[in-house]
Amino acid sequence: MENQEDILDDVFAQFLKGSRIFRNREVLRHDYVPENLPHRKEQILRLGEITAPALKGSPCSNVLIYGKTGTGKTAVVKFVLNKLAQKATEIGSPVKVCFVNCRLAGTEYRVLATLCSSINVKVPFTGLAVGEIFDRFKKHLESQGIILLVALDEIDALIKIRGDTLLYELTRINESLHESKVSLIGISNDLKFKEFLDPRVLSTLSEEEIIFKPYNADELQDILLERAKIAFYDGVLTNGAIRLCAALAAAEHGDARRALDLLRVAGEIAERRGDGKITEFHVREAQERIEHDQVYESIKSLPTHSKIVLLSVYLLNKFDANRSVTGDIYNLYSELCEQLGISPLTQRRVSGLINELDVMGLLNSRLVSLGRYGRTKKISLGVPRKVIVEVLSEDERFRGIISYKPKYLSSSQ
DNA sequence: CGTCCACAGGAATGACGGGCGG
DNA sequence: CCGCCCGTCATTCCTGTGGACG
Repeated sequence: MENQEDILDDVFAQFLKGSRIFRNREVLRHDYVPENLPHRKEQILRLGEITAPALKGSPCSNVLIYGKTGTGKTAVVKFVLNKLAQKATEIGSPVKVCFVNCRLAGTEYRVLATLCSSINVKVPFTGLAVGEIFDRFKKHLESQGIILLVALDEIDALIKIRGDTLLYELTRINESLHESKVSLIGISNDLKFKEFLDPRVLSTLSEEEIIFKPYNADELQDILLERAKIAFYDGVLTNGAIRLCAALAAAEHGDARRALDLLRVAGEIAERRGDGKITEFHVREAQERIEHDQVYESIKSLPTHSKIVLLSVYLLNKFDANRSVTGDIYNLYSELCEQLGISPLTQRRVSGLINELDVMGLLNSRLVSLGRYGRTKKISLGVPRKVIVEVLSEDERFRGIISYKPKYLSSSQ
């Protein structure tokens, strides 16, 4: 016990002493909006032109913004809206802006509640019908006579879960407003999400469209350099490290978030090791750790039966890799279920689970035909074995069974 | 050249649990 | 607060299929 406290004391002491690596770790978080957004000038200008009419009190076009994660959509929108709001107060223009993350809000109700609070309308956390909230929102909006710019971030998440009714109402709201106007800025990670939308909603919402392309390695490097100046003390970050971060993230959809994560974790690793500089070595370690953590988390959050399926594949690969096909996996899976005192699912369902694990990348499956001997799937692990052992041995139900020797393998053939 | 293996994977239906409207 | 409805997970039943074997 004292031992643990000692360790904790060390951690605190280390922390209080201050870092020799980080000057300001905050700027590497991906929700940080920097003063300067490299390689997004075009998009900033475009959005600026679209929203500028609001300053003169006229409504502006609705905009739909697309792009994969980590392409700077959220940062650009926040940046432009901030500037716009600033300018509006400066010249006394009746513009208000509101930024909502639809996925975090989760429900239509909470999105509307956020909109209400942005125009200083108090609504209860819960208890009112969605329609009621909407009416209040409309009433107060009308009485204030303003131009409201609403940014709906991760709008695809809301549509997929809740449907497009809220969006439909919002796109039509201007028809019943005279003194005020609402303009929408939709932000989506998913390029295909248009298909989920009612065509009427789509045409109203996408009067303008802005597309954000992934960053290439050079652009990522500029972004990293910009932040690194603030984040790290001078001379801490080597050129090689920054170049590697950019290259690795560029290979992965040009995701700036990934690049920033790599840089931050690399810094943390260097710090913990007591190294004075961040090098390629630390970046590679960081890459490994981020990947490991992602795999670890995805396995850990798996439902029990999927874990058992995964364990079956693991064991089968260990003992007899060329029998790692659906039928054998199902037999072993059933055997493990019996050992665990759990009733097994049907083969149909397990086949579905295998597919789910396949798309998650935890398994690799390949359809093979053995002619006279049927058609099946060859299945192998998509992740290091040690991660599976690591996760499953934390669950005491599985602890005794990880090194289980399958009965039926030794009995048949 | 047809057969038939060992599954794949679609469709319909049922069990369950949680949220929402009245 | 209760009943209803909806989404998710699972089962049942089913049709489809590439190719070695006889």
